[in-house]
Amino acid sequence: MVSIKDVAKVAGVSDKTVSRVANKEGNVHPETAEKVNEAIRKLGYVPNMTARMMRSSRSTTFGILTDYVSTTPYSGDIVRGIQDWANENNKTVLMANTNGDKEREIETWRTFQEHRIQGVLFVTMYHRIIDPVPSSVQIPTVLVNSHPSKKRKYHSIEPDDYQGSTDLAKYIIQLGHRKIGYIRLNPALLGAELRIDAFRKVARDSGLSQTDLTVRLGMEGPIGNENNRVYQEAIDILSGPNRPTALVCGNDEMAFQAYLAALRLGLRIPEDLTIVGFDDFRLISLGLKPQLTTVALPYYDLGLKGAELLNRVLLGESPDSKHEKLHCPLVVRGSSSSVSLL
Amino acid sequence: MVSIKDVAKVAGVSDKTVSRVANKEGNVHPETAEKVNEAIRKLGYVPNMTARMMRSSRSTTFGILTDYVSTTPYSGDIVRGIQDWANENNKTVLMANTNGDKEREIETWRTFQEHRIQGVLFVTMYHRIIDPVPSSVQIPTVLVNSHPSKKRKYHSIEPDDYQGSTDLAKYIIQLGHRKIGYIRLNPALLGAELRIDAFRKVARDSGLSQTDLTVRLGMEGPIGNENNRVYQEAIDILSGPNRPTALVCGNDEMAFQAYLAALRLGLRIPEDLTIVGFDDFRLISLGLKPQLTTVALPYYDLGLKGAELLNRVLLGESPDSKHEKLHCPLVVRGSSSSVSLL
DNA sequence: AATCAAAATGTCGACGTCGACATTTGTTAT
DNA sequence: ATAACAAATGTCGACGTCGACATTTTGATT
Repeated sequence: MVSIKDVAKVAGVSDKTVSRVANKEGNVHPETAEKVNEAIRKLGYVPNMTARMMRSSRSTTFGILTDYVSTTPYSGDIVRGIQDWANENNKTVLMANTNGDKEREIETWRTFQEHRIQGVLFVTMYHRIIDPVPSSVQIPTVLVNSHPSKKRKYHSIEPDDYQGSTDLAKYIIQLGHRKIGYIRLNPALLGAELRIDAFRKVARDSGLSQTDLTVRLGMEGPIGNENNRVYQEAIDILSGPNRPTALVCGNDEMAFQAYLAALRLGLRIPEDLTIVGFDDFRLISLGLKPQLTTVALPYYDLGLKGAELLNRVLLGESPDSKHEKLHCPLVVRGSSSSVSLL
Repeated sequence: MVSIKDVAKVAGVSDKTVSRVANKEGNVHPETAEKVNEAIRKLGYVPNMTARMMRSSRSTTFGILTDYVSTTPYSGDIVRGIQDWANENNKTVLMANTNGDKEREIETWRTFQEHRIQGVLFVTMYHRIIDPVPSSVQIPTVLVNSHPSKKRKYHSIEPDDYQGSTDLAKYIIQLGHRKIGYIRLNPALLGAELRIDAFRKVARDSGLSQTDLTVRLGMEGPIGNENNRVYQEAIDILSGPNRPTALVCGNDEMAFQAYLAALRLGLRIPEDLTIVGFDDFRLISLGLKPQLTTVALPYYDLGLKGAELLNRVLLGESPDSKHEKLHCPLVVRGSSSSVSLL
């Protein structure tokens, strides 16, 4: 492999001068620089990051640690966001995945240490509360899509489910709906509580009574192997005596089920029934006819801003908040409409 | 940062002895080893990969280069597969994403060179034919989920769409279906041709006539912004005079549309109509009621075997074939059944 | 032409590790 | 006790880069 010294020899200068050119340090005569560049081109020299890192004992690599499991298709966008930021800012990204295994998490931290990673982005695929493996070494870390359990040790960035659900609730009520069905998310998910709480609060504040809002549990049990009764619950709610005009679902997968139930019952969407979801899983939300009104999770931005946050932390610019929240935009599509005037 | 020398000092041995212990080289007296290990533990020493790589001028890092775009949710599983293999085999993974941008692809190759990557896994999110950026340097490379255009320069591994579609066709025909509708994939996708060709061949071989198989184009145009007329075509096929008993769709997204069309027309699945897809996008295939019969793309295995293939290449074990194909298993679920006997 | 500062270039060594090789210690056979 | 060999341990330097510092060249000023 061609090194700075080979280039120096060919260009007839010292290795340090080559280094200067390679790093655009300045203080090099234009003519010399040209000679050097030519030699670089001729030899196909590419600087050796490894050596650079050693010399300066600081790396420009971020580690990404995910607990990715195959059930969360779009959360991969978080990683994309990180990569795009990294690319823009001349950082490199080392990646590892734990499949949720603690053992592996520990190994990974070690690997990161071995590589003298600058900082770590700890990415969870579900919005949740976590406890990163404890006493492990101090590499600056930002939690993405989750927040730490108690000790405020870690910085974090997460979606603002509460805000998203609030906006959704306001939108639904503003459309005139007064009889609303709500199918809850698996309580194992952090979003579950945030979303229902926000919704209930808006309903209450808008003067809806207890009985106007019918809440059912759609899923429960361990994630990835949950007990799914959304379809049944939807059928039940929709064929009951006091059919709601809007059905709000904990997420898009559930809205999908509700949709099928509604179709089965011969209900027209949105004329007879407004259905909305959450997450904006486009495979579903854009696939349904009419397309689904939902709230988007800002996966990509979680990654992008997460990386940025980590960088600020590394630079010592203590960020405004240790725990940032990202806006979840309401996405209005065809599955919702104001209450018919019949 | 604590180095091998610090450990040596504390343990009262030479640095080389520490190195021997750290690398489990043997030829160290058990007692000495114990002393050293204790010092390592006490100081929290972690070997410096960077220095190691420099010394031995060989890395243990694989580069992953993806053209990920957010429209392909499950293809992230490829990356998972790679990571799992890497983890098992003490490799590290450096990741970059091009968003399909050639400019960025070039930059990334350079980054990989700078890091003296061992080999590269070039991962495409759609099954397609590609032309990795040409004259770029020779890092051993394996194409995953694609194959090279002409020059057989690269090794590759891809799903066997043809086999998958063949199995699917045989299954459908064996169920007794003789009037079949087929909604084609966007011709921009490599899978489109393989799938329809395989299906047609089986149909012909089984004695179906030209008119028994109605083929329509479901999508066309640039990927990510295609013109989608699946729903319309499905409605059209299904309300025509000679309604098929089975509707085969280019992929699950399209099957989803067809499903909705069938429901709209009041058809029962699978009693009145068998619908099948391709890809096994579980968000859809498991979400539908009844669940969708489809053919699974072995994304995870593409990654796993791809990494393994790259490793073999690096070890100089010339693999059996430069272009491997992975089996696509038929996944039978509730949306298909034998033709009713009416 | 002599003086001096600024610009250009060079020398050297250290970052942490481990291969090549050298030396010391321990063990066994005579 | 001594030779002969194996096991254990140590010394040294190089991998490629760049910071600290030293030296040389250039150009402007008197």
